[in-house]
Amino acid sequence: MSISKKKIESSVKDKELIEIRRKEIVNAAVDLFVRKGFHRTTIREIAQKFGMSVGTLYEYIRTKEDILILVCDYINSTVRMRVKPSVEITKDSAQSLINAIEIYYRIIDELQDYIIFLYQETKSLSHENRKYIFKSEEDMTQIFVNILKHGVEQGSFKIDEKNILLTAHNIMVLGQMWAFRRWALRKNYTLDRYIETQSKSILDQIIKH
Amino acid sequence: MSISKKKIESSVKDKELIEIRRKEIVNAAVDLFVRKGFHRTTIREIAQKFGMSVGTLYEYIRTKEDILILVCDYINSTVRMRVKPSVEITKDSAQSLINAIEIYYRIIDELQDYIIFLYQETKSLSHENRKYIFKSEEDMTQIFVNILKHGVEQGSFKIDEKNILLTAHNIMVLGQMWAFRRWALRKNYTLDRYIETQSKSILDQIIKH
DNA sequence: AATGATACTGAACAAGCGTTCAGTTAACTA
DNA sequence: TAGTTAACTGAACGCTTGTTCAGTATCATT
Repeated sequence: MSISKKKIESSVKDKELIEIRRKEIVNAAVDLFVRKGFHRTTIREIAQKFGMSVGTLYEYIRTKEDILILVCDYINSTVRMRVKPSVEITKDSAQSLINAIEIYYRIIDELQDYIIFLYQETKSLSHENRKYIFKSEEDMTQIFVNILKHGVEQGSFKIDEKNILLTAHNIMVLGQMWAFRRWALRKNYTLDRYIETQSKSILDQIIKH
Repeated sequence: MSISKKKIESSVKDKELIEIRRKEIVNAAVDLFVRKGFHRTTIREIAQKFGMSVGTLYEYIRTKEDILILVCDYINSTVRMRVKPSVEITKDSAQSLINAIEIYYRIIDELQDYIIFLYQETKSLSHENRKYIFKSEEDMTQIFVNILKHGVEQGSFKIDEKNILLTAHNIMVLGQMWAFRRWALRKNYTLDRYIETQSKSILDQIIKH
């Protein structure tokens, strides 16, 4: 589920302790990163916030970017872990899709600051680490691809095979748009209305009449 | 059109020279910012790239953030100035919309690095300056709102009055998605195909049958 | 030619940053 | 209880950065 365990080295031997401390680090860092951005947040602030010395912090990571990896990874798996178990593919494909959209969009609303953070700070990662974040996003996309495919096989949806992936991306981006365009959308729409309208127009496109 | 003239102070008297030098600054900074990000780019690099000393640079701006404002403003007006004159509202509303979408999406493709930059670095601006960027984006949205409204009045489109704005946002975000999801989309779609498919599904939603 | 204003220069400054490491504390082992 | 290892501390290091300012060059005006 998480990439961090294997990738990031630590000078501490006790594996369990590493887990505990890294959770503390991530908890402290997420807040600061989201509020102030990665570059404006200092190691000292993070250390102070989770109540340990700078030296100790460096026993569990190698560089500041390691913390960014941990945080991005944490945000991604939080979203995924909350969406995946709630989504179910039932016989009624249209209803399955409506449900999945609603679940995903509500989580985005809840974690909107985190979503925006991912959009803005992914580029601060090295090329290799960025690929992991993209990979994680592709996993999410796959959830919607599966629902769409199932609906097509079942005869409820009518989507050109080649456009299934694109439709899945559209669904996700229109959800994330609720986060990164809130400055415009909040003035005119409620979340409920937003979900309803967007689901409807997505469904309209793909439903077999 | 541009916010920079009024807002940013300079110690140089010659207004014309300010224009010239600021264009040089923007030209140098845009490249560096887009490639390395705002925080990783230094004043020294910018000065060196446009061939002047750090001291001179500071005769035309007050802080580093001023350069970011100039650059964001430049990118925004570039996009707007290239879209606006090309868009025309004809009798055939559907065709007008298709044309506008194509123009906008092609410019996004061309300036994709710039679009992504705006997504990522807007947050580095102060609250007040960020509002200007949002304002500029709302102006762009208005272009599509107008086309949609015209189509509704004319009887070609069928959109709930309350959803016109949302539809305009959808059109824009689905275009920008081509830039910020290129890691996923480029593998599977060409720009031509992308434009065609997205226009079609947008039109399908709103066209009166 | 002298004066003054304007534009330019880049070394110097001060502050902040990520990172390290010599030393302390705590816990376990023999 | 002495000794060894593991975890922790935070002052210190070295580097980078945005910004300034004392001084230079250029040029129009008298």
